[in-house]
Amino acid sequence: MKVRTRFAPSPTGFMHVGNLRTALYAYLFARNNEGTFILRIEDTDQERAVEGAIPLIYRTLEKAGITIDEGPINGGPAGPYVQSERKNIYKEYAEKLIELGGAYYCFCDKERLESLGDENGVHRYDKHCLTLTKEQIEANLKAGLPYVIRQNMPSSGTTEYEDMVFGKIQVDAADLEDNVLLKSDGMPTYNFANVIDDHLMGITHVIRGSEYLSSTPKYNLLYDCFGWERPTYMHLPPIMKDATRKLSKRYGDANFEDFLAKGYLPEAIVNYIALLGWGPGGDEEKMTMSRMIEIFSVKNLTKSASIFSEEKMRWLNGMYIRELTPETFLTFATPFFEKSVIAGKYPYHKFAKILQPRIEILSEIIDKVSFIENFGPYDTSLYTNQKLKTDPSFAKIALEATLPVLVSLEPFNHDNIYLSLSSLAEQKGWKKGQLLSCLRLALTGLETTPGGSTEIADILGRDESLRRLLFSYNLL
RNA sequence: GCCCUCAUAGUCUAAGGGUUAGGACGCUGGCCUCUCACGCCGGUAAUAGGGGUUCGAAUCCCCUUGGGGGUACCA
Repeated sequence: MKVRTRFAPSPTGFMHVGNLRTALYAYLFARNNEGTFILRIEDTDQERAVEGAIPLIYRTLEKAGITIDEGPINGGPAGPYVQSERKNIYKEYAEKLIELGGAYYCFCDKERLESLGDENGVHRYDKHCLTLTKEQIEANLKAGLPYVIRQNMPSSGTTEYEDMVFGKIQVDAADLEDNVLLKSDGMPTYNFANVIDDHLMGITHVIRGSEYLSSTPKYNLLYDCFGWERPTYMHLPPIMKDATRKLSKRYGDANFEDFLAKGYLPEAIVNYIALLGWGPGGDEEKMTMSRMIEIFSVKNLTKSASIFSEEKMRWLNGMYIRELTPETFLTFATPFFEKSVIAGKYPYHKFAKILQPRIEILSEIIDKVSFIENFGPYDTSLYTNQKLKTDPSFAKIALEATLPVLVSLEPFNHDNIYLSLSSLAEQKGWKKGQLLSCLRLALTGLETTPGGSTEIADILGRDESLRRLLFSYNLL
């Protein structure tokens, strides 16, 4: 049978990386098995639905490199793919389930339900309306009383299933409650809609968060009652913010779009989250999407929760940045140059060259570049360096020798600057580092800078370099 | 409370009863080097605790502890 998996988010707010990972694994599993990946929107709770969420989900998955075979925007044979548009389907199946004895009408009001709470504040429905006669039900319906449809759980016995990651899950039927399947507004609950839709959409493998692990037996009872084949389940452990807190929408930083804005590359984010809960076996860590599809395997899924570490994702992102071609890096970096002090002032490609090996996320560019404009009076004792054996008086001599070289250098470009100053140092019997570190200080007032001092001279250009050199010379 | 479930370094993970418990991030020492990075080479650090089973346990069983989830007309 052809594999069909689905990602079924509710359209509330943003996609955090936990949701994305669920989607990713469902996608990888489908592709690994040459199957179909479906997007279904679970918007049965109208109060939580957020405008514009569906396009956002599409956009996010597209950027993540996950392609949707069937879904609300691109359609497909099992549509509609938005649950609110399937309302009549659920009602039809709910009524059918009543005929089959798997569900019943319930007319209990809020007060009665609340009176059912026990000493722990735990409510448990007492099957009160199960005893209603056909006539009473007819009369209530005719009178227009609000009602829900509840699942009729067996009162004894056990039910079990085999989860692909957690193994055998067994629960006593007595622990199962008669959950609401169809709400009084006519919308189904998740408990019902997911079963109906997964069956109708031909989902073979249900891949979702482990919060459903213990309620899955209820869903299986529904499949059984309808006489449908149960799907295979793959429950995923949660991604945590720390040891005790799950990643939540409130943790805004774990939001995919926010990471993109901070200068993470989508490939790196996806690569990193794939690694949370899945160890590909060997030492492989940096993987393309097609590589992940190739080697994805359920047996390598982890059962324990994992803590999201931006630190490691940052490192991975740095790896991706360093592997970019200089042209691509420049393209990605330009929006950040535009927002920095160098906007429109210095050649971006020269900064790109020195920054590519020095940043892990693109947004670092803004700070990393600011030194170039912060030149001003500084403490000349910085010229004293024991290791290099330099001091202010050496610096004065070095700058004096450097000035005429730069004045007459033609053309004024990096390689020329480097070569001429290297040979100047050699002539004078200085170490290259002695001269060039004095140059760094003279040009920037800083002991450390991204890039070499000759690269900085090149970026500043002849006029500005000479101006700063003279300024520094006069300080000495 | 009851039910389900998880447990290897600070973090992500590997080890289908027998390894000096492996790799990665982080931290750290060194090399390279005009600084800072990159890169390369090294170091640090773990089987939650207690009982079993076994010649032998991170691995199998039980208990304890700790964490997560469920117990909604949320998903």
